[in-house]
Amino acid sequence: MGNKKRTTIKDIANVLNISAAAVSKALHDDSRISKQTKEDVKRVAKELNYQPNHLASALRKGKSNLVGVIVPRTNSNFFSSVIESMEAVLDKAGYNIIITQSKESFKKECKNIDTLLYTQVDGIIASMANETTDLSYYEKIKSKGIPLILFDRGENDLNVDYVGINDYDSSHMIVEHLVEKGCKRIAHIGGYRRTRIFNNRIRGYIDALTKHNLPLDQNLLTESSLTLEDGREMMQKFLQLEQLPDAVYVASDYAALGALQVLNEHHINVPEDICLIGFGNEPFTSLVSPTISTVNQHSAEIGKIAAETFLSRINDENWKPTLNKNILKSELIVRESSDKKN
Amino acid sequence: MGNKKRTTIKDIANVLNISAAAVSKALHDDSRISKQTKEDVKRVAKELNYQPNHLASALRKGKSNLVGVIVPRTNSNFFSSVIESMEAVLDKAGYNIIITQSKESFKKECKNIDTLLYTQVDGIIASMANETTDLSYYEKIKSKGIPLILFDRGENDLNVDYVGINDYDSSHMIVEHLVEKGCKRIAHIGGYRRTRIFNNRIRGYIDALTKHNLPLDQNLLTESSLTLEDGREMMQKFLQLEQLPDAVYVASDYAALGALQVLNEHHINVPEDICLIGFGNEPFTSLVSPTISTVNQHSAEIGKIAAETFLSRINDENWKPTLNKNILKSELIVRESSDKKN
DNA sequence: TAAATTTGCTTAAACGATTAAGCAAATATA
DNA sequence: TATATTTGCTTAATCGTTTAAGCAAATTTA
Repeated sequence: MGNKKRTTIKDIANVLNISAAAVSKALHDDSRISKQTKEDVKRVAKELNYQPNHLASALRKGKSNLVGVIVPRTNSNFFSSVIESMEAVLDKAGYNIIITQSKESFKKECKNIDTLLYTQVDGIIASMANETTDLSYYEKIKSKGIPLILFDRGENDLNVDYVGINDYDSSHMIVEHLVEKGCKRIAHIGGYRRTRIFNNRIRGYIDALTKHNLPLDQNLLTESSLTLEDGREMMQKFLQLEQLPDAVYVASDYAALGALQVLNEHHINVPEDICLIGFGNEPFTSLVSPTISTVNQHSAEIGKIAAETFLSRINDENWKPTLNKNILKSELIVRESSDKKN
Repeated sequence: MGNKKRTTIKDIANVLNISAAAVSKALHDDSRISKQTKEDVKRVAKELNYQPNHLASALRKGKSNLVGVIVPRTNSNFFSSVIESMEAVLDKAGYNIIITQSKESFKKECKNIDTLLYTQVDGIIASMANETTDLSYYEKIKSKGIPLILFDRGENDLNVDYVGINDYDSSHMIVEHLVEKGCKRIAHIGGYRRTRIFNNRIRGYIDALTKHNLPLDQNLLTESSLTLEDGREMMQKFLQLEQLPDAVYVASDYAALGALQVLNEHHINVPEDICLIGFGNEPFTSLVSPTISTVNQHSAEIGKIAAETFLSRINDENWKPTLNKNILKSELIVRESSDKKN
């Protein structure tokens, strides 16, 4: 009991008096191995509790069948749901995934990339940290020649596959909805413009205002990391303005929740006095009071497409990295926080 | 550009006209290599952008410097926080971690174990799925001779290291608090008894009732998977009883949230009519209205100790698996949902 | 019946790093 | 000055698997 040594193909070969090569081929159902030998090998393998050594085969084949995943954090429903659907697709294709989180830190993201490359993953699927502006580590992935797929938080300059939603259109959809509800002073708590998706949301917000003949008030447009705390802070700023906004569109549900807390604390009626809309459809948006209107991103679909893109790249002999965007439609979910009766 | 072939120690050796062995030793600062050679090797390594091949060294050394982690899910604050602090400890010791999630499914958990063993991890730190009763896959880890550390959801029968909180005492603490608030009919929405922590919470609940001379009403004690939906269902059951409870202690924050939704929908005042207490200190407990009282588990501490236990096991030459419990104190966090003024 | 093909294996060389063993030159010790 | 030790490398084996090349026996084809 507790056999210190692992069983190898050599052990199986010795039992059956054949070569290790024959065992390897038998286990892979090579056509040049007899039915009898295959049966024998598989039986003995089971008897000896043989487990293939992944390191050895990966080294020899130059392929680890591992896919690295980098997300800002896993304790967000969006990311964990994306990962779950990626896993389902990749599992069927014989790939296993390694999850790492950057915690929105550039330094940690770099470390994660190093770890994944060091582990010899066959490809990386990533969503960039808020902090990241220096793309050299991502270039490092590209230069290794393995597929890199970005989702949600991507970057045009990298010229790789990207899966996400149309953030510009989503902002239009939101502003349109608020205008319909009779809002005229719509504020936006946005992310940093250096991150593409947040820049697009801001552009969409501004263009939609113009389209509806609403003036752009710079006091009503802020940039931050969009944490819950940021949401609180920005909302407090708005409440100190002479002219209050009648709607606040927040580019993240977390920050929207912070904003809602502040509104509740000031006994400002939502949506009657101020309408509120978040982004991301995190579960808590339907749990708080009032429930928060938000934008659903079809996370499962994003994960599925990202994984499928990886598979098509890895299976394409003469694939070269190139900018290829896969933009999905988002969906406005109207809940109490913006469902004002006019 | 896009050098297809990776740089190996052989390439470095060729440039400097020395042997590959010398390069390997130089990179590891072997004392038998001259200062000059070490400098040359490191310079050329940098010039050629050399990245060590982990598969090769892991194969040769029989050590991958990878630790596998299995959690029921990552999108829970408890688990993601445990993982974060484990990562910090292991990183310092030169280990990288591979995160996998079982999604509470026994089948997925088994697959995860296989994946991790196949990847040749040096050890596994795990929290068991709700469904798991068959321990054969965990025995498989043990039989490989690599350290297995369980946390939160563990199992006595496995005879391995375990890190968690004192669930029995936590239940006592909760019941005591509710009794102080004047509650006399305390219900418990519990997990399945087959899972040790939930069994302990139930035992603690029952014993605490006895201690305070309160009768045990079987109608007020339920077992489930403790999802949000389960919480709703169990609460609805309680509301159909002739005699309503005046307090509900839920063994998970998620189920507590479900219970709270039902109470809110029925316009039952919390805490005035019914007090509510959850378990786990998930962030949303402080975000909903009313805020939910709960038990904090010191997740960072649990992760730290689990990681340190792994390190001490891996560094102990003649270590043998043995039952070794590390039980931390939990902390009651009183919020609005149980803060009744009597 | 002879030549060509197929079947079922074996041999040996990889994959890239590590490491035990060994050897000559340089240095230290007696 | 002769011997012992240290320094700085090299050689070659190894980790476990895969795979190109090859070879004899069995089978098919002409």
